[in-house]
Amino acid sequence: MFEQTDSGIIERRSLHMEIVERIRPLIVEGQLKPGSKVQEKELCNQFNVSRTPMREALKVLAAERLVRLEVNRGAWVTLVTKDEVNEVFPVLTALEALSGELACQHITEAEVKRARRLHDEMMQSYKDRNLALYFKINQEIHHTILLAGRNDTLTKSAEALSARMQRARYAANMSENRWAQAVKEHEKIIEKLEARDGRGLSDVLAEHMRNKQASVLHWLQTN
Amino acid sequence: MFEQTDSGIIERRSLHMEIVERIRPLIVEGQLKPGSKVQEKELCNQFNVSRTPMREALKVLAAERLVRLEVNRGAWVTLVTKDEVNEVFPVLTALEALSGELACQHITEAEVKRARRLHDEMMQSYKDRNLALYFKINQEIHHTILLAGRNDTLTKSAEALSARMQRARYAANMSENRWAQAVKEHEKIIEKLEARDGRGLSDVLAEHMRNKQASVLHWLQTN
DNA sequence: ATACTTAATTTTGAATTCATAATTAAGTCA
DNA sequence: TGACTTAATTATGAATTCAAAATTAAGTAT
Repeated sequence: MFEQTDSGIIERRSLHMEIVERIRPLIVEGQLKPGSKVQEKELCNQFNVSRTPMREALKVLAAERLVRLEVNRGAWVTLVTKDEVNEVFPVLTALEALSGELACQHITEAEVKRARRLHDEMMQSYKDRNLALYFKINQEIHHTILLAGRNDTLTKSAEALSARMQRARYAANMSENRWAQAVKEHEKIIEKLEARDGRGLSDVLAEHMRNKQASVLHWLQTN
Repeated sequence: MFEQTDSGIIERRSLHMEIVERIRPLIVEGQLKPGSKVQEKELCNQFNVSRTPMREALKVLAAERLVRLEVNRGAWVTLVTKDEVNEVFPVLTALEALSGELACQHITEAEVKRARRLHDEMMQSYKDRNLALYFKINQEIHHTILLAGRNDTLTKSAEALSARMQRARYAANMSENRWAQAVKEHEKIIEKLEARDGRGLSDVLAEHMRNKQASVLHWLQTN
């Protein structure tokens, strides 16, 4: 029940936040399907908590737009719609671009090396055609760049929006062409990062996100 | 208890969201002071609700970072610190810049006219040295530009961050120089908007936000 | 069968209750 | 007086309860 935060302060965690952090991945990773009803009682039994903290958690998840609450009708996992993709991606693109700028200002040599190592691992998973692993490492790279920006508000904002988009499990259907393109973009990303070229990284990340948006949209329309 | 949303759908509102929307302005407008304890019971009496929806509301406000929850110790109105200003403003700047781009793509003639009218009213309040009114209209202008961007995610994200910064009631102490500078910036903002110059508006808004950041920081250090 | 009522069941929203932690007040001793 | 204990009070977290709404099931008529 205790945890060390970045700042070294020991903080006890409340039950509702524990629940938020256990349900969130269920939604993001698709165990709770977009559009499906969130069975309050069932989740209470599953997590062995009463309805009070569960309902508090659902309210927080609703604020994050991962679930939608309807009065007297309960909670539903939100859908990823075309309109939502076209709304969220431009914002996420702006935030990723900013993270590129900031990362180049603050990143340490050790962090660059870590990013390079992740990048190389990702390239291996590409050669192995291991899409699931590719996507996992991909996210770690983006997370590393966000962290290097030394701006917690930015990291949290970007990852909240990213979580909303991840529910579109389009990865499983990414075309061979798009995958090859994304890999090329990532080659440029790591290159600009190693050169500490803030503006360059920002531009490449923005382009990368715009292509990702198009890819997700295409996937949505064929599913 | 019923309300029309943009989409025309009638939705009943839950008690906890009613409370969120009544407490939020109390925090943003400073009736609940930064750093002060949120007296749960007192607010329950004031709003005549039980602790359950009140506590749900506080959890949502904590997700928005307007209050901070400490386990077994309750809720506090968050402080506006130097570090927080330096974190939030760069993100808000990126979002405002994006809203400038998008606004110029989507704004209608009627909306431009409304923005111009607000601008002229704001200039009058400047001449009248009516700082409170100036700030109120100022916000309406920024809100108008955000709305014109036709991106609800962007509007909500930007206004959530803006709310966090507004708690620094620095307006009351804005220097005469900064005020004059801000007015000049706003002349350019309306000019670029009327010209539908997306890139230009984006740049001016970003510059405006950077100056605002400096101004808020200066105020923080002298208070 | 299908649409329409009405009753039973389940789910939800919110108040209340209860155990525990934190805070305050009162007492004790140097 | 002032630091330290201990007891009383208050506030908090979470489970439970209860009323109302929604859903499902059952029955009725066409």
